[in-house]
Amino acid sequence: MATELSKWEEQGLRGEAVGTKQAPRHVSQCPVEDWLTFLGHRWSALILWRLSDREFGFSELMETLPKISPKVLTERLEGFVERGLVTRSSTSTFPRRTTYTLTDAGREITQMLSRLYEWAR
Amino acid sequence: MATELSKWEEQGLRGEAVGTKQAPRHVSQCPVEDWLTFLGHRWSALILWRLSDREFGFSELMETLPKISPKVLTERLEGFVERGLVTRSSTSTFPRRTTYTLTDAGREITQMLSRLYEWAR
DNA sequence: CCGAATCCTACATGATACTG
DNA sequence: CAGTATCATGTAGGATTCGG
Repeated sequence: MATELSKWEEQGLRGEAVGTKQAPRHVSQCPVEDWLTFLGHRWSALILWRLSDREFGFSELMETLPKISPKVLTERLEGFVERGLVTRSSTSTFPRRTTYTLTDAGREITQMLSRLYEWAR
Repeated sequence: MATELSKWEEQGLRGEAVGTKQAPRHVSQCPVEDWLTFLGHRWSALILWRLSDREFGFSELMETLPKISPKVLTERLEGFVERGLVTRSSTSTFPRRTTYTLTDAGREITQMLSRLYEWAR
């Protein structure tokens, strides 16, 4: 079992200081660590959980997550879309209505979260 | 599905500035987010993966994880022991020999990581 | 061999105010 | 409504050195 991830471990770092000076700038090259880190960010699990129930608008999510800031919610949603867990669709009417919906991949993730939940409690 | 985690979301924060001033000091009260954050820390997955194969000593782990620092390795191992994923046993001979072994709970976690790995690639 | 102690940088998160 | 911009702060991660 341990060998399957071996190929990732040698890399460890990446980033090699793009423009200016010595910036360690870490990006995990291990997909498992990468996903865990991503999902482990604050509010991620809770937002996905919300979306597993039905689609939501931005402000609607803000309301159901009392303490989140719009900046963080934006970051999370963009991350989800980028990784294919969520679809974003927006009307051009006014006031604008944007909805976020789980994709099939998103549902697979929430199912894994569900198993983790059962295990954890 | 969305209701199972509902009870956690109202809390959001905790910590209320133990001694000095206004420190937001966040500790997730959602067990799923808590575990994801924990497992998402750097090297966590890789260390557990290593231990799923056999037991390891401290320096031995250092060698198989080329870029890790002893501080971080210590932090991870202590976290694992604290959460019951790993058992630590140490001889009193010299030089001292300490070994880290996965518990059953640790194996359950690495199995979940394995599923995530299959899904992710 | 197994770590502990320091110091330092980057990143994650929040509060808040403002815009198309 | 659905975000963006800015500013501030805590926590994670890493380099290095030292001790039992």
